[in-house]
Amino acid sequence: MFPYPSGQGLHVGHPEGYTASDIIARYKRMNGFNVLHPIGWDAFGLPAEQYAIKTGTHPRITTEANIANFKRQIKSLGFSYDWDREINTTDPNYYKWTQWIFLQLYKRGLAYVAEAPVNWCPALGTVLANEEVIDGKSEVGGYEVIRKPMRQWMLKITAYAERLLEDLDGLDWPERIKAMQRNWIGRSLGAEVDFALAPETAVHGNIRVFTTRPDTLFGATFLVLSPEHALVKAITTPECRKAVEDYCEQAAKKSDLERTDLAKTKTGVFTGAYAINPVNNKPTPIWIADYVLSTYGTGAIMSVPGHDTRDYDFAKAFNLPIIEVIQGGDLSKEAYTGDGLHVNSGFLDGLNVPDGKKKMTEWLEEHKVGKASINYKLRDWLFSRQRYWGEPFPILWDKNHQHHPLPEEQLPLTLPEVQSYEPSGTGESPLANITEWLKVGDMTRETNTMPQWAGSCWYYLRYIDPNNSEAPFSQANEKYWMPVDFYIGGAEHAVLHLLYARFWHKVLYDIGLVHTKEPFQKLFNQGMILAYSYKDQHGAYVHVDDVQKTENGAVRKSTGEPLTMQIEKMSKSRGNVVNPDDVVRDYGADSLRLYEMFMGPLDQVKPWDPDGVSGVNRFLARCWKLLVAQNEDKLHERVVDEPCDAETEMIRNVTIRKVGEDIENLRFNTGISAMMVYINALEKLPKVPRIAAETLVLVLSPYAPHIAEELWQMLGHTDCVSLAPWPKYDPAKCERNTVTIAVQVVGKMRGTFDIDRNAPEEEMVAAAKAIPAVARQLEGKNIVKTIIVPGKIINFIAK
RNA sequence: GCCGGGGUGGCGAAAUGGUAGACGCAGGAGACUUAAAAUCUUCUGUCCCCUGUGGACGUGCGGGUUCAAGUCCCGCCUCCGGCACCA
Repeated sequence: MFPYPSGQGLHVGHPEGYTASDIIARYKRMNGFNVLHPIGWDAFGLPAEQYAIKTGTHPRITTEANIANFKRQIKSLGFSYDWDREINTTDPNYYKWTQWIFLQLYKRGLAYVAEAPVNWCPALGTVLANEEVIDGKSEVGGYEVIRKPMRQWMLKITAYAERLLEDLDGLDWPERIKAMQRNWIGRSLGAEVDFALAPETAVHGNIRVFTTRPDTLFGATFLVLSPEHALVKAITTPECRKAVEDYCEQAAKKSDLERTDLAKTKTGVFTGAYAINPVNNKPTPIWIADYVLSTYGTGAIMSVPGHDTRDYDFAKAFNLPIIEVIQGGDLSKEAYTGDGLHVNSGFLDGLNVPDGKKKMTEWLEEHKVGKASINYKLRDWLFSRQRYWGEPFPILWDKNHQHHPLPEEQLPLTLPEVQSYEPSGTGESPLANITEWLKVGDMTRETNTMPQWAGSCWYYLRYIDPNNSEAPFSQANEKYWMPVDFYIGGAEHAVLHLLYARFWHKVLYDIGLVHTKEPFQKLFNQGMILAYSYKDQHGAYVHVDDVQKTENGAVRKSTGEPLTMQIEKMSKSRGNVVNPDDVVRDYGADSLRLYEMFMGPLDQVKPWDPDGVSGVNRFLARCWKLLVAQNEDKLHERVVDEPCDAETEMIRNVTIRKVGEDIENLRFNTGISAMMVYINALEKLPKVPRIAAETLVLVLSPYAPHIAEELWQMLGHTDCVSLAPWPKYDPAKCERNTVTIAVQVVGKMRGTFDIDRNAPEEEMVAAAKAIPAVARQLEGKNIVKTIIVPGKIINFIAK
């Protein structure tokens, strides 16, 4: 576990994953495993910094207070964390190694400086992180955000694109997370094609395009360059210069949002220049349009309006020719992107799309005008932030603007104290104003800091050796503990954190510091917990504390006004936040834990039901009342040292098996219901055999450790139930001697009967026919066939 | 549009192709109580009748496979999440 310690404290969504992992940890310990179940703090980040800007409080102070509050809450829930391994990304002893890992990337050429467009907010005078930009506006204040190129540190994650994609296959992760990562990496197989500039062009050379449809080359009726393409200026003819310059200027001003999400109508201008289609030597006009992205492929495309919807829209808008090269569609209406036979395509005519792609790629390579090529949507990782509350880069700049790594023995490079947390105003971080920190001889320190993802990229490795001052972690510990066997977290980290961490892990693998290609073998996402919210007639939210449920639905407590109810995300503004502190106060930590698990399947989104907590609380109370004498602090006299009767022994064995299997398979909700079934049976007994009682306490203990420890002591034990071994079951005892057989006539249920599980078939058939309802259905009919499934069902096929 | 995951009582849900609705919530009836809360017992998918050891229907919709389908196959509808001018 590695939460961000926010000022809001825990909400009931946090303990869902925490409880699940704690149950597994406790269960595995009881089964003799050495379990590493750690917790630490991902404590750099924006909220503390924003608070610092507003109030002048050092982010360290805020962070420490928030961590203290989180710890208090987490400890109140009884999670069996190894607190000796607690780590904190803002601790110099930790970020020393974050900086050290950065230097390893730097040394391998995986960190570089580039002029990259960033989110510049003129109103705030600062650069914003992507997550601070909502729908093209700053999260704070709602000011306009534009794209502005600035000097940035980049990490070359694209060098690992193929491996990041390939190695997903071997992971036990939810399919949707793998799908999201595959989608994000976005591998496309296609070809690069060179179009030579026409002889009359001002410059000579090629325009290289990337296409996934080389087979449609005969249908390419124009080329489109992105406004940022390097050749735009050089090839534009004098007549077109003004229009092109205007267009490029406009495009530069637009935010990404305006260029993509909002602008579905195509815009563009003609450059006046032509290129030669290598396959048929036809002069092809070159256009500029901002629907072509400079950051993907070669920043230039061949446009095949007949068989690409975007090109079709563009051709229609500017009245450019559309040629059919694949049969099957109606080009007067729309582009045809499906499969079909090639036409108007010379040597490809008659081939289908896959064969056409192959043949054209071969032709391009043979004639040296193109080659097969793979492209990825994945971009390099913009790794710097112009902020205070992050890891400083261990980098020095010399007078010639060359960067140099800080020697490793000088790590950690700690954050200096600053007077103000405000951005410097130039787009640089507040560190730029701390002259005594900034100047090192005639060198200058890098003033950017690392993004929050940096510290969380490798925390799981620090857990295995949290106090090591010689290395990020020891090799022996890495061999012993890695990889992470089970990682539970929210789906919001599906791509960013989980992709970045996989990237760093692979770099560490290449360096030889870790022995597995992947950090997290098994991943599971808990579903979000939602809650009922209430609105009045005007649509205004009414806080749940002011809501009363009546026969006619929810009403406002104070006025009786009827309210509408809906299930939504918990938030302060909706007045539907459930605070775990309140649940612990009213019902205790065990009830909270149990209810979190009982609500439904762990991976499902589900609403919090306040009445549901009282349900599991009742269950725990019944466990207590079964074993403990009323108003006395001792074992109830109905608990006796006697063996179980056959029925009790059967259900006891079934319960051990079911609860254990359900923990292994993360089906905590059905495991709890198995315990409920078990106690329902025990409550009916006049005497409770001690072994039956102990079994109950043992299987309950991973879920509800507090009450289980108390009951364990009542049962006379002096050691902890948490240290007791998980009970064993006998598969032979999990079956009854008599079984209930269902009887169907022509597939319809007509009754049941009980019989010895080993009874001969004739006896079963006779018993089945003896059921009055069955006999009635069979009356006057011939039994054509009798299907007997031993121990389960008999089906008479009668006419 | 593309990708991924769902749709079962009033609600949360359960069901290796073999008794649909376990377990819990809410609700009804009863016990205890001066009373209420708490607790305990019991009923509770819908509909029909001759009130039973009864019948019909029922897992988003329409087909199919099978002795038997919530579960498998084909075609739809719909909701949620992600991505989205990536050529």
